[in-house]
Amino acid sequence: MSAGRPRSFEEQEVIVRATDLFWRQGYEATGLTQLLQHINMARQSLYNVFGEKRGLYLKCLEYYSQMDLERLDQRLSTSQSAYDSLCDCLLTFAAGPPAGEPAGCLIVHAACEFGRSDSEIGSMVQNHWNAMSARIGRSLENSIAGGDLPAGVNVLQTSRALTHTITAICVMQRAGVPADEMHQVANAAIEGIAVNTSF
Amino acid sequence: MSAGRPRSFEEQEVIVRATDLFWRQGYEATGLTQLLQHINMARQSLYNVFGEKRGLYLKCLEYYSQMDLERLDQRLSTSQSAYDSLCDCLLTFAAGPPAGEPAGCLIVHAACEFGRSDSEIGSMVQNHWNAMSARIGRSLENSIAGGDLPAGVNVLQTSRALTHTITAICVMQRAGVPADEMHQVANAAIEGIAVNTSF
DNA sequence: GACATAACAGACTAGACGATCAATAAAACG
DNA sequence: CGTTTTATTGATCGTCTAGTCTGTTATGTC
Repeated sequence: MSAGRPRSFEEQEVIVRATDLFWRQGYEATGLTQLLQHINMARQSLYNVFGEKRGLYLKCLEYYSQMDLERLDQRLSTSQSAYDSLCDCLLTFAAGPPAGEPAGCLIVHAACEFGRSDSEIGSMVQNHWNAMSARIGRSLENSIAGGDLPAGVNVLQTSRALTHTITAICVMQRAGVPADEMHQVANAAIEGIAVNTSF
Repeated sequence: MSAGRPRSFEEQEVIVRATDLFWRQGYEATGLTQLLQHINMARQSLYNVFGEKRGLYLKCLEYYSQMDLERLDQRLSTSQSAYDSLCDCLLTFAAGPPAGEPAGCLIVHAACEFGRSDSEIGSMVQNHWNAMSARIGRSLENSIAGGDLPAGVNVLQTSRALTHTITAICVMQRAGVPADEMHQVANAAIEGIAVNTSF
């Protein structure tokens, strides 16, 4: 059925590499020329596949969100105890990104760059945060079930608060705030979890 | 001693107006042409006074930081009780920016855009956050002195955590997250304050 | 081998970018 | 008035931008 010259790239690979660059520099600061040589792709091919620069960016946001949530899931299940995993997860965020990975968060950067002006990106950003909160909320519920947290914990409120904490940690890491300060914040968050009880 | 044609603008006024634009759009996304007509200034005049685009931006960061800290001071002294003021302050942040003011925070946006790549901006950003934490820490100490918080509260840790909370609120507001979610987070932060006690 | 299909490669467009230059205008001072 | 000093104006610089167009290359199918 199909024919034609075969592609010299793999779409997923391109998205991964482009994500890395957008992650480091943001959308506006990333020029097309630099982007093309970083993903090792011909100019026209990009337009064939993604339509425009923004099209690729949207794919990157999607990929990043998925990857970030997967990693959150991993970090929330490092220990047998849901509560221990949650605490470890916060401390791991505070410790900073793994070697070779950019500081900061692509989603946060997108939120700042586009704000309310791009509703599509805006809803992707909010969906990501909601998904984070949902996962953390599930972890809180498991912690209650495991007996590590009191049953009265306001799961919704606390999960949102922890999502905020993680978000802020990403912002501050981006600017180079030292890890020990992040560590303090993570500790404060952990100590604050049990108090948010609803009556 | 001096002579020459008088300026047709006031430097402070220019900084205020430029800050507004950088606040809304960020540094990269703000073109020189748009900037000039927004601050109603001749191209060459900008270069005479500020040297380059970045020079004006630095002045704007400085101005914004000062203005933002002044407002924080105000919000931390709305009530006779330091503790009540602090709680009100958090809830006010959660309620969103006053009408006509951009959502989000110029400092946060700068942190995302420049990250660790511009050390001058990086230290301005960190100085701002440190100043915020210091003010909140003072408020916590006053709350302890006023008997609204137990003496064991870890002031340093908690003040940093609250600075993070405010920062995250700014980020999420920028993307249009509804105010009631922010309200939840502010409540979680308030309820979490008293627990962060050091022994 | 001829044809259809799809992708690559590179030249190219029009416009925007930050920044500069030379000329003009408006004030103070002698 | 003439000189000095500073500010404004508008043209212009070279470069970069996102995006397009054209011609070539590489495949599968007939």
